[in-house]
Amino acid sequence: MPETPEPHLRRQPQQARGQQRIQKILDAAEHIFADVGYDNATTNAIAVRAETSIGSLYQFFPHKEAILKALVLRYLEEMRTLFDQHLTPESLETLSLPLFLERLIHDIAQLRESHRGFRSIFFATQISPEGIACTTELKHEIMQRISLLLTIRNPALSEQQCAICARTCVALFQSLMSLAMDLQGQERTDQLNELRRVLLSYLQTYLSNGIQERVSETCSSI
Amino acid sequence: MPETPEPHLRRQPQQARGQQRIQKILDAAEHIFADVGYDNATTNAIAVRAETSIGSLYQFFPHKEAILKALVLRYLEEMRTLFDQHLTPESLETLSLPLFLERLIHDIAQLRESHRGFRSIFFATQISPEGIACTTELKHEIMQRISLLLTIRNPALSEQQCAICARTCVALFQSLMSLAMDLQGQERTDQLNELRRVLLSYLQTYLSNGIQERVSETCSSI
Amino acid sequence: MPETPEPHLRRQPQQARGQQRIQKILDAAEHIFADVGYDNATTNAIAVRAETSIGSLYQFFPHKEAILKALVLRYLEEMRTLFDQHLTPESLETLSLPLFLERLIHDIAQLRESHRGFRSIFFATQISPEGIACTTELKHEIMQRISLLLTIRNPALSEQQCAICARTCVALFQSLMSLAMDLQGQERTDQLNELRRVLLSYLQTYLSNGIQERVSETCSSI
Amino acid sequence: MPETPEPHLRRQPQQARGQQRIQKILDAAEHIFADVGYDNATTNAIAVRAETSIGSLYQFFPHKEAILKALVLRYLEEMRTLFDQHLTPESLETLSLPLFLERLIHDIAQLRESHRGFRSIFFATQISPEGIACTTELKHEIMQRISLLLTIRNPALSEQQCAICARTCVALFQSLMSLAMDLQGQERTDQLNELRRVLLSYLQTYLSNGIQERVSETCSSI
DNA sequence: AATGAATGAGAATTCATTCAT
DNA sequence: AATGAATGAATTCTCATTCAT
Repeated sequence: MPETPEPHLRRQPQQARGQQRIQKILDAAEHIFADVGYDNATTNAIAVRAETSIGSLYQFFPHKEAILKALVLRYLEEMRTLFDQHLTPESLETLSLPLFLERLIHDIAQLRESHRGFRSIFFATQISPEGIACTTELKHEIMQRISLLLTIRNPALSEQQCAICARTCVALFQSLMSLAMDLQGQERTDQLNELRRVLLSYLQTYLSNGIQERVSETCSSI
Repeated sequence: MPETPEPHLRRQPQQARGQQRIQKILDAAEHIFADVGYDNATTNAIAVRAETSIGSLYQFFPHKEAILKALVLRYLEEMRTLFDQHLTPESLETLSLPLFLERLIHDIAQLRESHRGFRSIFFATQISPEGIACTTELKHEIMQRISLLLTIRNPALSEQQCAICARTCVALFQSLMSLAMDLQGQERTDQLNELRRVLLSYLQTYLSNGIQERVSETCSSI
Repeated sequence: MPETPEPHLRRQPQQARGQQRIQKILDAAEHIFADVGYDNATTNAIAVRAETSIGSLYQFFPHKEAILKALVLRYLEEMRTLFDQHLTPESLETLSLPLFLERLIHDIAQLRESHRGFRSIFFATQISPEGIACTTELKHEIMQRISLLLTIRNPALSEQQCAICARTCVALFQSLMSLAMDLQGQERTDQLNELRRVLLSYLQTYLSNGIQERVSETCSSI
Repeated sequence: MPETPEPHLRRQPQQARGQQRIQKILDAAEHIFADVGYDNATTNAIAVRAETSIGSLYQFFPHKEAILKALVLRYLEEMRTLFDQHLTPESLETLSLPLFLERLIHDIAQLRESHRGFRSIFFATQISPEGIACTTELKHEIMQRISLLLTIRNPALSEQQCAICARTCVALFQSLMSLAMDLQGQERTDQLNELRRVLLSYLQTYLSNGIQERVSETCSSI
């Protein structure tokens, strides 16, 4: 990824020191955005928390929104890496649906745990269209991969059916994952399990052809 | 509702004119909040859109946040009315699960349509705890009603199971309803149908005891 | 004084009811001015405390400042009455200086007590010149009366000497009276006594001609 | 004084430039407060007069009141310096009472002349309690010093007598000094002389033991 | 490159005063 | 006459961004 010069950065930092500083700024921003929301976060506060001066901050980011964009991008990159691992035709062949979901959910939960508080950032009220573009771009990527998996599992499905199902899966994933990550301990585990239950029962309405894994059983066996 | 004096209003309007003005302000605020987000909305802009002076606005609402609270309250009130109609033991006896969901989804979709853009309001970053309290209060109410319905349908379910299931249903409803309402025409209809499909397949994992309505069939018949 | 139509009143109230209302407004204003200061007092608050509507308030007083003026005038009127009783050549003939001062101080202390909190009103920052005029007018009246008394007691004094002495007496009176009235009980009594001591010792430097009342003795005898 | 970080400043200026700016702001505020009163002074007007932007003003002072406090503090500091010079036991031994008063009055008159218009600042209606605390603190300091001087001169005085006398002296000083400083030229000189006369005659009622400097003579000799 | 002081447009809120009822 | 809703100019204070050092 460092090959493509990031257009939202004012200056591509030549030195490692600059790169570190950018990361520090993004870390600071992530925390502050999470605490008070994008709109209420001040660039000065971000600079202070990043132990830099605003001057330096503005040397890297042309304006506040650019920080948000960079932050989202950094997050999406991690997400993308994760999906690159899981949403592959290979995983379909080697894994049963329940096992596949279990691993996917587990890994995403971990990512979200390490970016706790990121959730609120997506609520940033008025990110410019381009700002949001990358998010939807990733979403579309993911949805296409899911569509593909669906077609492989059940070739009878129309393209449109696949699209709707994929879109629905992503939405389910987002909301129920958020719900779970707001909980702690056993409650969270239970809720993550519920996410799997929802997805399984839902997907089986599309995939079931004769032999059907019994949803309730599988889930209770975790 | 006008019987209970609303404590977050600076002045309870004596005359009908005042009530109308309040509604106009709330309508204006709803639009503007939806357009630019709570934080970026200016009280002046709201006043202008409501065709009043800021002075008048502040005669009714002590501060910006009070407008938001009143808006949420107004919305919740409508929601509550709706749930009062649908989430009753009676509806269980007279309706099959698919039919029950169909009607519920239909009515909520209508409510959301008339409050388009309300969604973004819930993302307002810094609503004071009490502001949000009423939202969660309603949510809990709804969850308890769902729990009750579940127990009636399947007395074997533990209280905890009911609670998790109810919570999950609410989350599903929220996210998939939002997803659908962001779409238009046939796409929206399809997506609403998908919401029903998700809920049906999910709920059946809890309710199915012997005779089970076939999910896929029912849904495709709409 | 009711002969001259008061020019700062918008309307000379015909009926007793109007007069009462004006007094009620002035009473309310006196309290509120004393509490929060002239600038921070709101006309609405005054109207509320006076149990009227702002509309009515503005029927009598063209603007906020007029209330202050009327208030000052009312106070000055009472002061004038008091000085009319005390600062007369007759009192000189019938009273010794210590006794004269004792009575004067006593009566003024009483007046101030009944208008506690009035003091802060004189600190109203920016009363228009005319607003203040009546105050200084009264002051001049008083000073002239004192000058007269001085001349009578000691004809050797030049007019200029009398003027300075009178001016000084008024200032002394004001500041030490305020000092005393901020105290309570015995402390106040002591401080009022000290006011007499100051005035006596000071005046004697002008009046002493041979036989001199011993200041310290007289004072300690109170 | 720059050693102690002033807690009421938002930011302690690092550079000399900042210090200058603060002084300029305080000078501007002193003028404007004197002109229109604290309440009617606008922070914008102060910034304009100080030839800064409001932004800068608020970089140093967290709010309007802080400007007032800083101003009072600056003034009190100068006062304190002055009293440190005069109100010492040494000055008692080397100076006669009239001479002592003459010098004290002269220096204080000079200080007030350079802070003309400061007087009105003390009338600011709503300074927070702490804001006023430093004023009374200084007053108490001064009163204690005067008490000490009184005890030295006349050991027969009770502690309470000294306290009352000191309090009275301070009040006399304040009011008569103000009176004088509102005058010009010869009138001011005369009035300042009158202040000395008042204090001398008053103090002698406490100090006179046998040989007494004749008040009237001394004063007329100035 | 880094710093942080300076800028000023813009936002929330108040309150004297008017005027329709 | 009385009421109190309506008005909007004016005020305090914030914060993104620039720029001199």
